[in-house]
Amino acid sequence: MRVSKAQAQANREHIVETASVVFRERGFDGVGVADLMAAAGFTHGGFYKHFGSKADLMAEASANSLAQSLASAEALSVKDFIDVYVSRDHRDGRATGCTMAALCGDAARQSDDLKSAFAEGIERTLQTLGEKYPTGPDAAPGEARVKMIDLLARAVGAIMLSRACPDDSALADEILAVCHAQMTASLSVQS
Amino acid sequence: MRVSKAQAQANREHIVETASVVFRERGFDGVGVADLMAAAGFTHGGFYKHFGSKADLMAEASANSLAQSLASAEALSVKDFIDVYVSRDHRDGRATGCTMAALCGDAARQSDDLKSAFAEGIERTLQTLGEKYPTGPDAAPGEARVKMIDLLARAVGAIMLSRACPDDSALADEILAVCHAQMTASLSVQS
DNA sequence: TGTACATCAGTGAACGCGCGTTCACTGATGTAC
DNA sequence: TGTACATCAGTGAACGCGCGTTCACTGATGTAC
Repeated sequence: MRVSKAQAQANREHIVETASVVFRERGFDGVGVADLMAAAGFTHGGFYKHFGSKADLMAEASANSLAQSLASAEALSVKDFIDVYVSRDHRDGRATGCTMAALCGDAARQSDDLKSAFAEGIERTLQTLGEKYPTGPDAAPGEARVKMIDLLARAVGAIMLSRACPDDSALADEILAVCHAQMTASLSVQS
Repeated sequence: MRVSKAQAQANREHIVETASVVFRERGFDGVGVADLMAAAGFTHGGFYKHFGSKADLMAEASANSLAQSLASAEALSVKDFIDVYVSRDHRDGRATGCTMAALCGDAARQSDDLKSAFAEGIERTLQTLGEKYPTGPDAAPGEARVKMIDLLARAVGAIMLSRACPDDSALADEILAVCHAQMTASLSVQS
């Protein structure tokens, strides 16, 4: 049952897309190659026609979803980014949310290949949002980047701590509400 | 080869202790029951004389290491906490570092039992360090807690993002340095 | 205090199962003439 | 354009392996008399 080159390429992209969602939902170790292929609508045997190993797909799926999140962040102001990111919807929507928040704990234990994908995702996020960071007129050069690094760490930390609490826990919501307020407030304080 | 009650209890504690280190190093899914028991100096068969399941040990080991980190934080000022926490030593010493930073990504996908251990660890950390947070003389009640929640999210986020970057990456060090400076600076700004 | 027996922490073989990966096979697609 | 053949994406059985868990067994500890 050979398939056209265009179809094969589309299928490959569909597998990467599916993997980027399922990995975020269940973690790299929480999904098998067979699960992944079934979720994409295929049988597991064809996997190695597209990828050298599961680890290769992990890196590619991460790069894919990091790039995707970045694309959606491009349309946002820093304030809007905070609203979207530090929210209950984002916390509860791991599968379609930020890859950093969903997988950076796992990434820390993976190959440098995978970590490079994360570093690039982080760097691009810093650049994209850093350009829009509202610094004062007499801000030092690099001020926006510094503020943006701090902001990203706060955002990722807030989501991850909130997700580590039991569902419907008051603490989980408190963390989000407090961090959202503090981050928003820090935006209007120019240094 | 029965062993005295006191010895059995000591052995159990040793297994929990070992597990809390190895889980932080390799993640919950990265270590098997047999590995764990071998690391503690036993064979795997005896595991179920002490624990109902691997998941039970995961929760107990997490609670144990969270309590331990808390104990060492009790001696620190908030400024010292930032120095110790947001550091390269901490980033590179996952096995003996903060359990939140090492495992909160994994915890998000586990049972509410495990998450409860994390929520309690977070709550106690907030209380212990919150009491020492240097707010101004006319600070609103609850101000210290709010600041401490934000500070903890920043600290955890900074370590986790830094760990997700390749070893010896400039970005990994930049994230730590920037967040350390920003957090320290925010300590001296009273609201 | 000494003896006889029950308990149970720890051992190591074994269990079924799911994992990542390989492979012979199929048949539509792509290519050479 | 039509025919013959090579290619290769996708299938599904099979591989060895390590996982969490169970179990019969051992022998020192704990207990009853």
